[in-house]
Amino acid sequence: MKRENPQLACEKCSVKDSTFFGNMELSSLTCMSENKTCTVYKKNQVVFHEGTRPQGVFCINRGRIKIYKTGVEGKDQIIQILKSGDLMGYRAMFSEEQYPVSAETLEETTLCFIPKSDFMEALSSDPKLSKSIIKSLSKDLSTMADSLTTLAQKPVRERLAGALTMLIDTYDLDAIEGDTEGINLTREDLANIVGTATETLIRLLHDFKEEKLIETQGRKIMIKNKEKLQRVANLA
Amino acid sequence: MKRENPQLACEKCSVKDSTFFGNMELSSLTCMSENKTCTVYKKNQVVFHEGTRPQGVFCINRGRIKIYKTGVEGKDQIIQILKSGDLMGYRAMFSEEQYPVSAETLEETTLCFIPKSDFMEALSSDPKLSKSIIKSLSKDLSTMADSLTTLAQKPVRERLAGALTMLIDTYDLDAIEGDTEGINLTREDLANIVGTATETLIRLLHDFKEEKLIETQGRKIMIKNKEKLQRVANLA
DNA sequence: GGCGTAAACTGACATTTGTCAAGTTTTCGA
DNA sequence: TCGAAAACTTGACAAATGTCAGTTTACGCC
Repeated sequence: MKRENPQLACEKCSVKDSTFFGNMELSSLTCMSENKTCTVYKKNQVVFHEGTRPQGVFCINRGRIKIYKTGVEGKDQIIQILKSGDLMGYRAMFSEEQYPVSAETLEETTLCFIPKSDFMEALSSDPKLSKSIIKSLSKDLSTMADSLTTLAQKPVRERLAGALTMLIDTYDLDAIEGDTEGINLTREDLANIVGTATETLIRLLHDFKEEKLIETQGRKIMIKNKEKLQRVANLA
Repeated sequence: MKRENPQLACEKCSVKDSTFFGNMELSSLTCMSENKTCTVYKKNQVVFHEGTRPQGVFCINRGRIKIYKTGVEGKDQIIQILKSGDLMGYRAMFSEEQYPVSAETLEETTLCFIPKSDFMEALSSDPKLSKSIIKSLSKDLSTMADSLTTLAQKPVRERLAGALTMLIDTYDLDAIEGDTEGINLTREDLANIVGTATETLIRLLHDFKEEKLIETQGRKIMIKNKEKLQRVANLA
């Protein structure tokens, strides 16, 4: 039974406060809501491909998405994992170029697609939205400078520890003892976040298990000692 | 004899067309020009330190600047090299956080400092400026996704070849036979761009010399075969 | 619940890159 | 122009990580 696409109103969105639109004027918000399209994507479905032209932006209502770039040998480098409340695809729209990355669902995901013209209209009518977006883009650049430095200078072990601590937030984990929720990512995806070979990644996960930093159930990774992970990661 | 700081008017700036301000209304431009400060920095002078608070933005009138982040072991990762016409420091200002990076002159450099309030005023009075900045930030994020993927996936040799082709533009080189202008960077800086050890970098430069891709005179690197360098770099 | 395929895992070995130490050359400031 | 310091260079060896091949486990579908 294929899941029906929902009709979600922005004003009533349960994750609205996590989005750029949280402080938007109600009239602008309902206006933008009227022309959007809500779609349920299955797990491992590509939302957009690197090299295609953006026609609008996507707001994530539910689920998680990997943003990745495919290198010359066909291997993927995961740049970011987005979750509910995040806006996706707006950068390529602003730079008036093709998507420099691809986007693929990591689990079943509901996306609201806002056509370019409606989004630009909202941007013009609400100067606070512009400001939020500039601020967010600037923070993203700061984060990426961090990522670049980490990749250039830290060994794989430290990078994996750092990635796991980051994923605590992405998966909304409490990291409290007994918490059975976990990070559900293939080892290949995790290796593509860290920037290493899958086998190397697996070996280090084994080490972390031996050291009681994590536990696994099937593919799921449970964080057992967040503080120590952060120390291993050499986070300031 | 210490060099005097010049008084440069934005309306008459020789690199104005390379800046964000090239299409700005003359009245806004002169207004902004009135409250700025022009300063000559010597080679190897730090303009701002990572962790400090921005009070405005810098526009590069002349010279080159390395933007770098210092890792946990004290080694620098050069994120970007900026040249005349580039604007510097605006991202931290927008994100309302401390500079996530440091900036240091690579040669004698003239900078125009525009106080935050004047810059924000200009931004408010010229919506095209906002748009240019959003566009530029978005392109920068695309470039950084590239850099991240390159660092994760390409071997050092390819990365060096890519860095050298990028520096052709930064140093305004023609790459025409007989051109005696060159890239004047320490081997340590070049290694910090590529993300490798200085010795590894030097060995590869030696290889490139043997292969007639480059020539050196003292520290200066002359590009001899740009097309082949691009092929070595596996650039699309 | 069973099956098949993909993903996860492991061991052995190869390759790439880094570290260390010492010597040579270039740069820069007085 | 000179001298000292910084930068460049080279060789030897170590460490980190990747590749390859085979085995085991997990997941998704019927």
